[in-house]
Amino acid sequence: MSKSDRPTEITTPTHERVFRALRSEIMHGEITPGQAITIRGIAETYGVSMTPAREAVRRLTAEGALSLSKTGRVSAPQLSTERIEELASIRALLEPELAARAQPRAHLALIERLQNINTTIEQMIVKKDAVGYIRSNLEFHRTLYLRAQAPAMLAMVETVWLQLGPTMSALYARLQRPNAAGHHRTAIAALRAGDEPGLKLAIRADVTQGLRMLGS
Amino acid sequence: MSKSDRPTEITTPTHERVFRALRSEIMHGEITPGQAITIRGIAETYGVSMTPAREAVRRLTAEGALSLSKTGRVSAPQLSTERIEELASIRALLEPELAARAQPRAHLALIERLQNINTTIEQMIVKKDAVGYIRSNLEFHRTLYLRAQAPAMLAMVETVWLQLGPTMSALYARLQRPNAAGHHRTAIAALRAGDEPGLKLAIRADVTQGLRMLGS
DNA sequence: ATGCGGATTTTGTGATCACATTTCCGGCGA
DNA sequence: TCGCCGGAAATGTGATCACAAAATCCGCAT
Repeated sequence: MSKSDRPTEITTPTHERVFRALRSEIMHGEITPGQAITIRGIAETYGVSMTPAREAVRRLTAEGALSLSKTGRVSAPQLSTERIEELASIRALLEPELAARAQPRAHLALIERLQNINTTIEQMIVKKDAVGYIRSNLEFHRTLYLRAQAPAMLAMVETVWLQLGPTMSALYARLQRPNAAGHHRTAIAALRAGDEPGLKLAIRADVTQGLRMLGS
Repeated sequence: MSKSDRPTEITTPTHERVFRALRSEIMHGEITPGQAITIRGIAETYGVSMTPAREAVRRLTAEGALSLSKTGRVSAPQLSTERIEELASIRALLEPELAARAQPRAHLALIERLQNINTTIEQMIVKKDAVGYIRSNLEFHRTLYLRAQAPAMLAMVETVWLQLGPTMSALYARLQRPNAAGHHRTAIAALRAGDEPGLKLAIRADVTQGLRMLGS
């Protein structure tokens, strides 16, 4: 079979599958800060051998999603207050830029989709579903930023989200009423009006809001 | 031996050693864009087995320092013009902030060290030593930013440097006279004068300068 | 009860192997 | 001369094993 050769179905490697699954769990706050992770545990959970589990852990630690103790033990990171503020600063620097770049390309269908996602966010808030809230909140931001056509910048921001994942879930758990939906509405209005400064401000406010109740 | 137990000398793992060595090579432009990398080749070069070599490669790819083809082949990335501009934008966003944060903590000894490094940079320029130029240029920035006490932000910037490494060396090779030393002098002067806006501007100009001659 | 010491289990690490696929290269035919 | 084909070499992938260090657990003495 040489001529009608189909492009040889590519099977995503095992370590890639494990990596994506773990990454999603961490980013969406399904892992508690400080929670111990073992390579053999991952391997058993996903029914694979140690090798791909180890590679997934390596990639995650390279992204700062997992932290290693001096002895090589793996765990979800426990972020210090300073670290959290720093990561929030990075978000505050990058995300308004991404939003501004997305603005000229944001057509009506996108804005409607953002509104739908925002409705979901509000539902998650009343349901007090922390994981669902984080997931849909990130989906809101990602949907907007994807229009920026800036994959490297988006990847960088996602890395920050990843590092904040476990902490965010623990943080929002004690959070009575996140105002994200409000900031999102402001952002959508600015998006509609073509108001770039307003959009950047709304995104910045949304990003740094979770930081404020940190002093409690 | 229970009481006088020394803290059990920790030996840095093999995969860590290989990772650091490779990372340094890539960041400093000792790898050509598109250059093929093989796991077995790395293993042989460093006299280790495939396992730690693979883990080092995984971490590097997670940082964007290496790129994988669909078939899993590893190579140094060939960045598109858009990607380069994007990475420069990230630098332009983060590095002025790092400089501004470092400013209040920058004492005289630091400024002198920066001047020394800048002298080295000028020597590298006249010697047309691309790798040496990149290395000392990054050392200049890192020395300044270390004072910012913002490890997460610095790590993020270093990731960008890493991604730009191979391209930078190929780029500066055809570059007649980098003006980095000049921008650095301006930055040092602003640092001395406590002129934060001037410092941020100088850093931004320095960071985006390499971008301009990209249209050639 | 409580702290301590040693045995036991757990865990990360590195090496090796087998396998499937891809890539490379040399030769053959149009 | 150019293109194609087939085998050989190279490469990534996943599994398994042995080993050392660390963490845990259990019983004992105070």
